[in-house]
Amino acid sequence: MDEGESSSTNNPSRPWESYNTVFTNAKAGMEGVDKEKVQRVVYEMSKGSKYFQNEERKEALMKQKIEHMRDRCAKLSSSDLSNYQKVVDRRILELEATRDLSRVWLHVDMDAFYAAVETLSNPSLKGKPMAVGGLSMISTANYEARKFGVRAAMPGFIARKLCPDLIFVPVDFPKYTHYSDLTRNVFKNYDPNFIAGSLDEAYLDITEVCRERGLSGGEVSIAEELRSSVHSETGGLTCSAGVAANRLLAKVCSDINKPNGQFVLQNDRSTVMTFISSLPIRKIGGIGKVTEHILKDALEIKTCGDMVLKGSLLYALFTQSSAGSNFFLSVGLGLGKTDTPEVRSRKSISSERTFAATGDERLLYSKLAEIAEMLSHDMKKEGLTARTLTLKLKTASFEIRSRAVSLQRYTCSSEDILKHATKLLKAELPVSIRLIGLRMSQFNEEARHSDPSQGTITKFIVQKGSSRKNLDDNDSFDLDASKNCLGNDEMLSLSYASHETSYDQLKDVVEYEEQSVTPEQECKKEEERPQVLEGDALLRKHKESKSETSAQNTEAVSVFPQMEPLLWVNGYKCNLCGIELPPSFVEERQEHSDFHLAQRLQNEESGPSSSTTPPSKRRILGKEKANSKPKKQKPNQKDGSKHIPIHTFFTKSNQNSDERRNPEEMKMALPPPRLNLSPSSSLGEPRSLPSMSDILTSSKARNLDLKIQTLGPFFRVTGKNADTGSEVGRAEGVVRPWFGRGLVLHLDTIRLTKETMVMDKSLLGVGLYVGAVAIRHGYDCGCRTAQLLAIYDSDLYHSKLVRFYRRIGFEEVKEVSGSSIGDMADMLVWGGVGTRMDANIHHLLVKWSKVFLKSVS
DNA sequence: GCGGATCAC
DNA sequence: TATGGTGATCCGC
Repeated sequence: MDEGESSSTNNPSRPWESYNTVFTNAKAGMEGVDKEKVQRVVYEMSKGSKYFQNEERKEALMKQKIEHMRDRCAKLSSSDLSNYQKVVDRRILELEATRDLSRVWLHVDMDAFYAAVETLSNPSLKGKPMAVGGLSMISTANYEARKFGVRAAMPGFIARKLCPDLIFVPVDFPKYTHYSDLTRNVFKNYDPNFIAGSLDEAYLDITEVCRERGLSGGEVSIAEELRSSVHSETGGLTCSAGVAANRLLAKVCSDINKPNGQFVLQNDRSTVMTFISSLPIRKIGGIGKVTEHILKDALEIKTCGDMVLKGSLLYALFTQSSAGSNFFLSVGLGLGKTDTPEVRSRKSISSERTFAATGDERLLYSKLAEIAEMLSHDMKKEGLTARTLTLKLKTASFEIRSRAVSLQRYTCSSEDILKHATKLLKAELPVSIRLIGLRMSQFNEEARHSDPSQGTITKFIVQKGSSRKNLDDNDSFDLDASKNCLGNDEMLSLSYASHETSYDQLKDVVEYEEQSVTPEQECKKEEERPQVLEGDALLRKHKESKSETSAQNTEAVSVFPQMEPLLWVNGYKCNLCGIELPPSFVEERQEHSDFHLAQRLQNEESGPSSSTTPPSKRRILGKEKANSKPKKQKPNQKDGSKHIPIHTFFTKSNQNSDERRNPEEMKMALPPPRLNLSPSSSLGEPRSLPSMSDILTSSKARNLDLKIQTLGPFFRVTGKNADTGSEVGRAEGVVRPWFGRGLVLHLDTIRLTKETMVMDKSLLGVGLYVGAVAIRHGYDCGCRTAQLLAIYDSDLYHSKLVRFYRRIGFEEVKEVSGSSIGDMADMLVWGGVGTRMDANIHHLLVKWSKVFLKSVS
């Protein structure tokens, strides 16, 4: 068939050749296209863009996958393979026994459907290159446009470059649905139970029709008749058809003589086997770009026949489940589904939108609200209620993230959806985002009505219920989060109580709030775990639950909290004024929080929420709440804790509470507060040094979740993979005076997990980030020098370690070998031998500034 | 149950 | 200047 795309021949003078897009694989209408030109244009228009960079990232991941597969492949012994071959042989027999050549399936696929419909309703478009879609994305292109290389899923601005005369027509789904219905009316005549794949394609079991028409060869005329009927019923739309013994083959066949053509594959085993064995794997539905590459580049499987020939490899390397070796093997044998179409009900419903990337939280919340509204609307229309909510985000760098919660109750209300979605989103901020999506799954099957067009009693009830609820919303029943943080939230508390992961994520984000709790935060916290309500909070709840029934709720609903709570962004930066205060500056933070509170109170003397408690009281309340969870022993002020290993300090969740601190150590280690502490991110200090926020923000972009915890002079930096949550690196140390040099940052060896060590590149990355947080912390504490000991275990590892630290800016000071008296002191301090390395903290930050500042801008 | 990936249209 | 929306499934935790 078609030649394989030049598989990653990296020719530096022709860089576009390695940018593999989906736009050049052979599709109908692409014959005679100057593929190299297309490739070059696409590359030129794309290179350097965020999208492009993401494609490169994905490409690298794929390569890695392929390498991994190759490695595993190379490790297989011949006896392994011959064992697997026995399994495969048996499996082939089993599969062969299921072969069913008694059915006749027809797959029909409309030609350039949207474009054809548009041409039908506007004949002046006939013969001209045209695409349905916009400058950002094309849904379908007609065949005139395809001659230029314009294709579905290609961004419009690239298409226009390829074909300057291209006419763009906006999508019009109602119109396509109308024409789709016309085609389906035809399909019904041949198979009343046909399976509609999408608006423009369907599978028909035409076995009975064939039988009625008698004899063989009937398929050809049936397909012709059907296509001609579609043509006349729709007023001129053409389609292509494939006929074969099963759906998988029929689908492949319909593509063979596209457009306006058909292909019939005889229903006998040898014809099928001949056909399938030379078929490129990519033609099979379910085998996409990635699978194709893995099979081709790692296992040299190019055709479906190869899947059988290399069956033992596939069985050794893939899981035996449906998507794995079993699937491949059955494909290789030309098997496919022949059964009667089971009516599959949907399993999820979703809504998502792309917009200009932004990090503006208000904007993001308002987008979120719109999407929640759309989703809720769709659910009500379909009569669905569900209990799992998934938030989908696409970052400005095109990374896709999803976060889910399962609720205790089924819902379809936009308020419920938004409330939980807001929490999920909040936990991700700050981040720059270009797409937000919401999906609901885990439907309430009992409430689901079987036929949407019918309208059953359950549907009626659900819709009634939901619409009545909408009315209620405007009166009193369902309070919006912005109006009343307490809301009606039993479900919420249960939900988060039973899903610790979600709760933990939330908790992490507000980790350092607990020292300085504003009324809004109390409110927020109550929302997270209302079960710990006590004292004032309980009173407030009582009061507000009463007012729920009053008519105070007449304003338009809004998702925004009326006042921004005081948050330490990244645990470090005040979200109100941008000043950075390390978590260890407990009193300063309290003061700072009080300052904002006072300011706020001044600004709104007449405000309704003046039920604020005095600062001292708030502080106590905050602590009680904080402590009530781990249920640990209370203050016990100075318990003479002389020698507690550093690790034990970090196992508690509230290291920052005053009670746990050793006041003496604090005094010793902490410098006097520098209140001009790096307003670097706002004004003041020249923008030469990366602030803590710069570092943390930059690390987020690299999918790294960094945290710093402090306990008096001790600190710990942890780096987690933001996706998996697994720890990839950490650094611990202490800020201490050092023989006449003032304060130094004493860094224990930075530790990286094995997982991280595997990839040398990211080793530097993760190590750098973890180190940078520690260094910046030292800077904030007034240290001028950072010092560490590259521990000596083995030659190889030690030299690697020294090289690593040198690369990030440390210099060797001396070898601590235990051979001198001076070494003894060091050995006592560090507990081992190795290479002492120092760095000037300011120099380090200057040196690193490019790394951390560029990704922010 | 959750999150990332892959796939199809 | 600029690369979609909806739904499904699978794998590995």
